[in-house]
Amino acid sequence: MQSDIIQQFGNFTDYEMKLFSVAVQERKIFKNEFLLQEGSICQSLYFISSGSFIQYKIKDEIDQQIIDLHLANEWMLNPQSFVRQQPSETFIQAFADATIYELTVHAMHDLIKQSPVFFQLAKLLEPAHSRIQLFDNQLSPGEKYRFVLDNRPGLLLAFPLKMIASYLKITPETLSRVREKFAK
Amino acid sequence: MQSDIIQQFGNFTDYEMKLFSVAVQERKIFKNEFLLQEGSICQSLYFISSGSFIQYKIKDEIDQQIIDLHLANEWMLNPQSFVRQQPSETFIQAFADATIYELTVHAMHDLIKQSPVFFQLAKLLEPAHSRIQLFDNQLSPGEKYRFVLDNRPGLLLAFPLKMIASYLKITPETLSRVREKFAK
DNA sequence: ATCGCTTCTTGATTTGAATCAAGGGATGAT
DNA sequence: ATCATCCCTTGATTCAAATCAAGAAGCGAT
Repeated sequence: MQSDIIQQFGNFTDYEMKLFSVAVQERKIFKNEFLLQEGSICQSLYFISSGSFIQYKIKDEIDQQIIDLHLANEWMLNPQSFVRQQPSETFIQAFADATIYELTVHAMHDLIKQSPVFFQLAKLLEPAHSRIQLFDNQLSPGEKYRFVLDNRPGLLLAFPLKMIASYLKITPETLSRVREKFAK
Repeated sequence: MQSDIIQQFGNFTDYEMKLFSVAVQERKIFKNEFLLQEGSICQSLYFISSGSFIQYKIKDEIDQQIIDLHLANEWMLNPQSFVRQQPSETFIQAFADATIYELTVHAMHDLIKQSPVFFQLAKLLEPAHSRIQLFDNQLSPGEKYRFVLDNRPGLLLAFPLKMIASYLKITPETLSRVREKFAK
């Protein structure tokens, strides 16, 4: 249920969970539909109940750079755009039909006003959140793949390898070779 | 004055600036003194009035990996540790004698309770803040140096090149050669 | 003044991933 | 059924930065 979504952030009273349930809104999203377009402002936090999403930038006319891959039971947003309320550099697009819960920035502020415990939601504002290691360390291709295996194995089932390669900022060829080594 | 420190975050009334002035605390810090140690929790936001700081991880017994370099008139914290209130992986250490203003997490929450405008301080919680491009793009050594020249030229005066190289995640030799090219 | 240490530069070599190239297998459209 | 396209793999080559190595210049401590 909706109230379970925030248990990860701390201990909430029944009343606080009720507040939360009222604040979020359920939405159905179809494959390829956009939740965020380059140039518009990320106004909401999204919890993915089912389905999957890709977040990417346009690199050149041909290629997209995958910034993040989003699976069911994860929160999703563009943290930079959301926090600064400034135009997004990324697109967020459904990669499969999805059901989401939306919490707008206004609803979030209201929650915080009603109970400071909701300040815990700020954890979501850290870009990439649990994926932070992928960025600040500079890992070898093998270490990047290890990271996915250990931390986000679901990606391998949900997305084509070339998207995962882009997400890891390596070429598909390199990912293929890394996987060959790991298979042994 | 202290009240100027937050003007960058939005428009504050005289009363709100007064609240802020009372919430922060001035401290003098000596060279090499630590404001944050690995394993302890980042409890405060720091505004550097004068002086400079390095933030780094221990890579191996010998070397440190510079995570961020902090100059006067900048805010400083370990965003991950601060937001999650979990043990830091980094040290923050004065590289020169410094004067800082400290805003504890508790004082910050109190401010937000008193006026939601202080929610703007959340901008500080984005790791690396304005430096974000250094991380999510993968830039060439030349582009990284260009970034420093354009965005943080003060670093070149305040820190030895080997620290800047570490910050940029390139070797000192590569930085030296890049600089040679730029000099022409 | 000397020694030791750090900083920075410059050159030679190595190395790991990108690029270039090709092909096989699966999938979808007509 | 055929063709086109996409996905993934595999091999050969290239290239940029790391590594290895050496030395000059500056600085602090004694």
